Amino acid sequence: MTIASVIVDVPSMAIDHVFDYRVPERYEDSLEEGMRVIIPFGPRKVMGFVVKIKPDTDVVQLKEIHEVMDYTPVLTKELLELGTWIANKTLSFQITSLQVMLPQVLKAKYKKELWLLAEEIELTEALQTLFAGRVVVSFEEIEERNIPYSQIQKAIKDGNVEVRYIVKSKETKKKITWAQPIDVLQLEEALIDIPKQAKKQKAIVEFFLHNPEPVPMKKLMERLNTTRSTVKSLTERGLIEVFEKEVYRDPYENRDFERTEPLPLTEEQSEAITPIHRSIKESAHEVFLLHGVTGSGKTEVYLQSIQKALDKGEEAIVLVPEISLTPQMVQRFKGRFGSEVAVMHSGLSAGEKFDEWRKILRKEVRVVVGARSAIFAPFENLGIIIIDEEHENSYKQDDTPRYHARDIAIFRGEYHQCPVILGSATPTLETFARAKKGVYQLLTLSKRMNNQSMPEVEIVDMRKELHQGNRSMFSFPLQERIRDRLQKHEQIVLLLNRRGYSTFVMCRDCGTTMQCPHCDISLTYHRKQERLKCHYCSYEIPMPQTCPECGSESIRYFGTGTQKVEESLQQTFPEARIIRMDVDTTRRKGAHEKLLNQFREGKADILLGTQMIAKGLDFNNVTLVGVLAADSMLYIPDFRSSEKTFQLLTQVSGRAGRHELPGEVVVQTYTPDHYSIEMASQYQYDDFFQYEMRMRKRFQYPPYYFLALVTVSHPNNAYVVQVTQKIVKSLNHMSMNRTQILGPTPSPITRIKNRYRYQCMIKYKNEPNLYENMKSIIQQYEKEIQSKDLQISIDFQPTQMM
DNA sequence: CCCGGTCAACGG
DNA sequence: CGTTGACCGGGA
Repeated sequence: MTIASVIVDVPSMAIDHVFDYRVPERYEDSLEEGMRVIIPFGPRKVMGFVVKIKPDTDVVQLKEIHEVMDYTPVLTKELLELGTWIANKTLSFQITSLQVMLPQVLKAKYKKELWLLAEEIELTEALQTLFAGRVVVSFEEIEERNIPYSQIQKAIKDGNVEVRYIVKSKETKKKITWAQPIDVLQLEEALIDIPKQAKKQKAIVEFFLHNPEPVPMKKLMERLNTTRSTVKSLTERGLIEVFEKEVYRDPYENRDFERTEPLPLTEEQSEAITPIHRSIKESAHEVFLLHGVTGSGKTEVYLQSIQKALDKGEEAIVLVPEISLTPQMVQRFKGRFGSEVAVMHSGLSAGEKFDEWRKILRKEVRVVVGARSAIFAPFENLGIIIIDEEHENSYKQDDTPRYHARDIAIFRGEYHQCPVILGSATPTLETFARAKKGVYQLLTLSKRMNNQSMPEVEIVDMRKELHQGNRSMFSFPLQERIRDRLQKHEQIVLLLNRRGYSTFVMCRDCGTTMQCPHCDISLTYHRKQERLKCHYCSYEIPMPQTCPECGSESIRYFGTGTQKVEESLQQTFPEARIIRMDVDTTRRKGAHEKLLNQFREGKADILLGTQMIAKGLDFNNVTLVGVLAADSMLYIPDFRSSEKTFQLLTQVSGRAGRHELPGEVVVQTYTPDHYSIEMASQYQYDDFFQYEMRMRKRFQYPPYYFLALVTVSHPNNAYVVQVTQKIVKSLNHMSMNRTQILGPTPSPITRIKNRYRYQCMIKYKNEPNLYENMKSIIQQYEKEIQSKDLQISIDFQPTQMM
């Protein structure tokens, strides 16, 4: 007998283990581990992943697999193993960990249908009108019509109707229609048979006489200016046949990537690449930290390392923060490796993602460049994994499973015995500390290409500006430089750090601010639509004309959104052409790239934007970078705020003067003496590292301690407090050595979507039992989680304190 | 006695 | 998570 162990698509603690099923004979030869199956589960049918195939089982009451969904496994053995690992490390369900590795379209869809078995007359009146001559109706319709369930129950009992459960996968394949002649010899004869007036038909026949090869319908119709119906009449005559052929949805269709050749390496680059090449050659797993200042040529090191792996017949994964933001990156990889490259990022449609993923599965590509989830590319012969901009927040998934791509990379690197490269100009303290300890091997690129110096940074004290009577957002030194660049026709990048600075609406008479009724947060004013929106839930209302509290008309918006900055910038520099980049102007697909191209082509003088413009952009003509509010990030309640500030300032400074023209940076701040701002302006990464490490040590933060953040949420505040307190108590009872339990405290945002949030923080050094302990604590609340809408989330090594 | 609603148990 | 069946109280 063949038995399959299945992880079932039911996210619940009680179901979070394998269930054994008998494999029907018809599947015995074809079923493999890693395939999706449809299985009976209780009274219904659900999807599941086969994680093990074995000859026997202890389970007595076995059911049979209903259907196998795949012809080839969608998960490799390695990824199945990885799934268990993720589930354990992040305390999430196995099913969730497996799902996260696959493109969204492979997620199962469930449908319930009611089928008529007997004559309609046997049914109650309500059911008769429901079926109305049909044999099957969906339960959605039944619910809409509010038909009492008791009636259906009765009909089921009487054997008049039956419930059927449908499991479907959403994946679709794009197909295009082709046409081809059935027999070329026939065509000659047909030319005579076809009536004279059917000119178009004749044209098609003649076309195929000259080109007997299959041709896409669309092309044929365009070329001969005919329609589908003309072709149809020819197929009816038996002269031509049409057929469907699958094509990949290619997001980079119609785009040429200029082929590039390996560039000669600088001395530093060769030094850095040698140990990487050795690691590839010897198939030895090792983690490298490539610490290279902005513009030092990290990408070329990646490219040539990948080439090495490809030469060995192996594959490569490259993670970039959010690739749609850096078309230049795609360009470089496609340029070097051409059609060997698959690209995966959030800008793609679900179908496009699925197609790129299938190229990997079918081994049609050997390099994948993508955002976080590309780390799960189903390669089986990995030769190198690269994580560019290692310090980026987006590598940590912020809902379950809360994994960090870096950890996954290292797991896979060990599995495949291949190197993992972490690249950054501003590595996280965690990573740099490991490199210093020798856990990772440190490779340094300290010089920019062609030996250019880093741009000069001037710090402007905005308090002084205020004293001098400058109440605008632009300091005098910045204004002066902007004017200078405008005159010289050089370009300017202005960064507005919107975090904590978004526009909120307040009544000037009574001081009321407009808050979201469901979340503990101010509503943000959106100019274009004249509406107020909540950034955490979808709540939105039109901008009120009068204060809802006191009725006053002096209700205004405050704060500094990009829109407002743009206006005042335009006022100050009426002649400047400005491109604004923020969530509003880049929402549309491809809008991001379009705006950047416009800027590159010199169609604007100033690029104004949020964080999204800080990364990886490289413009020849930019000689001035302005940071409008460098310290806005310093005040968010997060122990990493200094590190974040340092990283952002360093990254954005690197945008100026990357080519022949020297660059300059102006940083506006109210806290010019803050070490992260001072040190970033001097490019003193090492000093910053030392200083910040001392702070972390003193306050017992990472990398000296590990963190785990437990967040409890529920609509009832008192209940949340009570549960969090109890959790803290149980944690304390576990008497873990050198471990501190902090809290309960309200979360930084105390309410989201009508749920109150409390948290507690665990700081620990060495706590092998922590995962087990946490699991048993959650288990105690399982009932409440299921029936009372309680949520408990645990984030190990959180990157944000929310 | 029937109906509708709530709730805990269960899933191979 | 979705389903079921047991249990309960209200109304005829």
